[in-house]
Amino acid sequence: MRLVTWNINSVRLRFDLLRRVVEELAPDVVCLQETKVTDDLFPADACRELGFPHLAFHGMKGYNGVAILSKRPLAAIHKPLRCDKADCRHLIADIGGVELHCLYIPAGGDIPDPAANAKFAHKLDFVRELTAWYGTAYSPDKRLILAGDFNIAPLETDVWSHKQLLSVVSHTPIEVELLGKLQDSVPFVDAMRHFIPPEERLYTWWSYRSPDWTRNDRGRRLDHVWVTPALKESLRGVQVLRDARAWTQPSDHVPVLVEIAES
DNA sequence: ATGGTTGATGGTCAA
Repeated sequence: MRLVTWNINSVRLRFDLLRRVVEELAPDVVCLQETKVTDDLFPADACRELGFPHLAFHGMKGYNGVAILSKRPLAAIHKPLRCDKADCRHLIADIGGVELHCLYIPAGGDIPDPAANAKFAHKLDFVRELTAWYGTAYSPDKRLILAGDFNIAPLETDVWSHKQLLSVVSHTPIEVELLGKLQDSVPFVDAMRHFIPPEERLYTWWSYRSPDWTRNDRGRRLDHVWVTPALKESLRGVQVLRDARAWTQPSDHVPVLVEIAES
């Protein structure tokens, strides 16, 4: 199974780029974040025409929104609420005996202080809630894939400058610590780092707030695919479609492909 | 310490 996760930053604006991602990566299933569209306006017919007859989407007006596009049937679709908010950030579907979770963790605003910044507090609470939930509801033998925009870059090589980003939301010690606890909760295997050694720099996002994203390569690895130990030996490869950041009117995130063998 | 850009929206807010 070829699985792609991508923060598309508006599925309606960038549908042609989604088509290009599908052409280049030939995914069987696509997890999207930041679809930014209500369910009644989701481009379902266009997704079917793209080769994905099985869809699950969970959106709202203006921001957030997650979706799963699949060539194979989806079952047991769930849209759990998180932190008692109406946000659309978590979507679950069973695909061929594997439980697939599409996840969009809050970005957390700009100030890395939960007392001064409610959005940062929400982000930390969101990760804590997930940690408690996964820890009680799942075990290592469960076949589970967790894919999405986690908005946290945990390793020093997941950011262009560990030192300079220690106080920047996405790479602060508290976020990294909490993401580590989330990963330990089942535990999860980091599929990208399963193939790419931690010494190697690896990014999936480059800010819009830079006149030239290629200058000094100031990226961060905010997007992740995790699997439970039950699927670890089935991992076959990973690809980051870095070229997508250079496309016309791109998302600030690029697609990540993970290939998982069928059992 | 600050500003930089983008998208949905029609004021700003979120990222």
